[in-house]
Amino acid sequence: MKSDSPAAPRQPGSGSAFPALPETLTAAATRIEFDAGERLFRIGAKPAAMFCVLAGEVRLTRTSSTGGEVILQRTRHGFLAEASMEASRYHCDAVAAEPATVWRFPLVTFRRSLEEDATFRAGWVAHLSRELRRARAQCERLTLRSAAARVLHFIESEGRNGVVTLTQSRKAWAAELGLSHEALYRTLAALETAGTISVQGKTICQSRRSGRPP
Amino acid sequence: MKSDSPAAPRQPGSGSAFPALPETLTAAATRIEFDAGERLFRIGAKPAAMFCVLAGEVRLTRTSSTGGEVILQRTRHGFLAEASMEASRYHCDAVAAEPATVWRFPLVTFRRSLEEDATFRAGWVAHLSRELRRARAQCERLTLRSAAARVLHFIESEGRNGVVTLTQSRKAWAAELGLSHEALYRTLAALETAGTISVQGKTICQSRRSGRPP
DNA sequence: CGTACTTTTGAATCGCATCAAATCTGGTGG
DNA sequence: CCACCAGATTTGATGCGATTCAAAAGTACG
Repeated sequence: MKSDSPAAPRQPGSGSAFPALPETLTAAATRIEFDAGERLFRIGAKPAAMFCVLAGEVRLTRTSSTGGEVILQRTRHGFLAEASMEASRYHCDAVAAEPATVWRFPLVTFRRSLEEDATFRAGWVAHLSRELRRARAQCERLTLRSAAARVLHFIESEGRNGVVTLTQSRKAWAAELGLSHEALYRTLAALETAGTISVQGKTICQSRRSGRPP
Repeated sequence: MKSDSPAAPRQPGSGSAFPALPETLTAAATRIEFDAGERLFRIGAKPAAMFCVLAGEVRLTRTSSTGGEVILQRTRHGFLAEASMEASRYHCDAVAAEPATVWRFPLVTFRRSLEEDATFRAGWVAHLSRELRRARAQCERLTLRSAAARVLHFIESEGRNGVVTLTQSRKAWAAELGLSHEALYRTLAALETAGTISVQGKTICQSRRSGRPP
């Protein structure tokens, strides 16, 4: 673990998935590099900071008494364990699944910013609402049986007007859709052949014809 | 649609999945009964209220230009479209999938309560955080391939110390796990035979032996 | 120019969905 | 209290679609 002190804390991708952060908060933030396997926090510990992943992957896990390990959240970009702000103890472990770059915000400062800065507060509520909307849509998508249905659901719920531009590799997209990457490639090929969608690089849009997949 | 005016607005299941609501808000609330198929709001309309489902099922859907309909959220108990508070227009339709009882809170009052009542504000943030945590755990669960793995994940993430008490029928639970009810029944039976879990009515707990399912 | 990763296609297998049907359950009304 | 009904629970048989294992071709990057 290697941490750079405050220095030049540019806002992490403003305008995108992150709420705008007030000066007070960014000034108190620390950028930390975690090696794969390193722990951000441990279950039972008292939350002292809020974390935001910039690169790599951090996982929240819980290990049962019988030894089974369960993944509660995988984060590659954005805040994690937002609920820890309300909790007196962590209810899970956080581990870097691969080398990760993370913003660390002292929880005291974070809480004070929320109380004192109405704009930030609104931004945080908006952030939570947006993430919740996305997660719920994702859940609905994952309950769809067929690969084709999931792809179309993704396009219609995450895209604009039937057009999506992927921000990730297809392999990663397959994982997000809960499919093997082979299944996704085959499904995309089949949908294109059927004329349901058209694929151009990372841009995918659904065509005029064809109502819904069986 | 049949709406009772303010009258005796008990708090919807306080202590459970709902945040505590201030007097000002409950006083302005309306209880509404929707028939199956009735619409709570329409895409493009300006949000004027926040809704909370008490009974029945309300769905948020979006219909694409090519006619495909996509479910973004199904709600049987709790708030829906929390992000509509931030939006100037609805981005989806809300329809009662079956006869539903709903609380309606004027958005103006809701916003003012959030601004003026610090306790309610904290409660709302906590509510959003909790729901987000649950939704994300649900997503992770649904990406698990095998039925057994999903059941165990549910027990370990939603249960207390390896024990869960279901609040719904198994058929409904199966739907939540993204399984057919037959698959769930068979999986439960298999897990019990294997000695991995023990089932007693609506209470399920995992036993000592057996590490993880293959 | 080599290495690591993604993309793509093939073939075999298996788990879950699906269709069917019987039993059990709680709740209703006579 | 019992007959009765709607829904949940359970078990069986079958087929499909996605996973899995394999391997080749394409691509990015140092």
